[in-house]
Amino acid sequence: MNAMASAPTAAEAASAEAACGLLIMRLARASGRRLAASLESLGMTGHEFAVLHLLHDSGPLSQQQLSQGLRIHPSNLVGLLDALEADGLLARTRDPADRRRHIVAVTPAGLERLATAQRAAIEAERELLAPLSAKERGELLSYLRRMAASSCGMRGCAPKC
Amino acid sequence: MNAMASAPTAAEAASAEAACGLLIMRLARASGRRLAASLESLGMTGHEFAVLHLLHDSGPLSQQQLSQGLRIHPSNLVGLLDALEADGLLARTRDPADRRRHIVAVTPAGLERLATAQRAAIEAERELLAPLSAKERGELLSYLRRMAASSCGMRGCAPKC
DNA sequence: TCAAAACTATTGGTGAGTATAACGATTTGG
DNA sequence: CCAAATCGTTATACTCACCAATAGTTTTGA
Repeated sequence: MNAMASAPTAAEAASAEAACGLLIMRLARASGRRLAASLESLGMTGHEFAVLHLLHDSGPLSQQQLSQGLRIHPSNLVGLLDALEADGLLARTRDPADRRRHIVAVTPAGLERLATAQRAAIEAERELLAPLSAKERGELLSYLRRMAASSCGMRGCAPKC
Repeated sequence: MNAMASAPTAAEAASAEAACGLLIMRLARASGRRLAASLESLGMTGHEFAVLHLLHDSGPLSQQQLSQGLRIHPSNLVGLLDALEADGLLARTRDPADRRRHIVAVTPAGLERLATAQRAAIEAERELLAPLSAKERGELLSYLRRMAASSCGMRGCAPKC
């Protein structure tokens, strides 16, 4: 089937190894669909959920910090925050220390919506993680966290990742 | 900080659990960037690589089979195959049994390019998997495969996934 | 002190990627 | 033989990520 001498072995190895990145990308799309479907009934997008999620974990942040924390381009963040602010889920206030900055903080109403959205997100994730045992889920989470910290973590990422 | 009685516990649980899907989606973007960068020098996109990869694994397929195997919309597959066919990397022939179908098969030139691209993909993936030991990589691959088979596998996916 | 440079958020425009709808060509079933 | 279903194709619209440019603010340096 193949006249080349070196191609077959490389191809076989690649079929086993190089599938990991493609698998992750496929799972991400499937996961994103499910999450979006779960959040749709709440009138919330995945990005909006991620914003509230990070703000709840890290406390009030500037838009720049949000931007690099979520890997969302600053220009896209503007409309995102506009929508959330219009719904009263978060508030933008000028930083008194540096009036160029906006301090973005979740409102009590935003916390309520976040809790509801997190229940929906867990439900969506339950199906994704269904084939794994509790122990395996823990290991998977550990692996993914280490990969994310190394590959696109908050520090030490030489290029723009 | 919080006047609600039920929200805090749900929020804490979600912070631990619901992070998995978001992590996968973030890693997918980082992985996609690296893969695209590695394939760019070959003049190949990630989708084109996935097409050759699947065709090499599964043998000749119809465009519909390719479409649901790769989760690429049929209308988007057309231009993708056009480009690959123009480069002589694959061939479309009418299925004699059903002349509506196109049978898509990789050419020898396509196999060569696939082997080259797979080496590039492995190189791109090396950084992604760097923080994991060999044993952990095997476990991760097993987990991802099972999740993909269950969540967006080739069979038994009730809705359109 | 004051002008120049740097930083923050915002706007508008462009391109890639994805989804929907409609259309010929072909097959299938009544 | 004709209506319905299927496969690939085309055209189109929509979302999202990125780049360049702008206004307001702060910092820097002569």
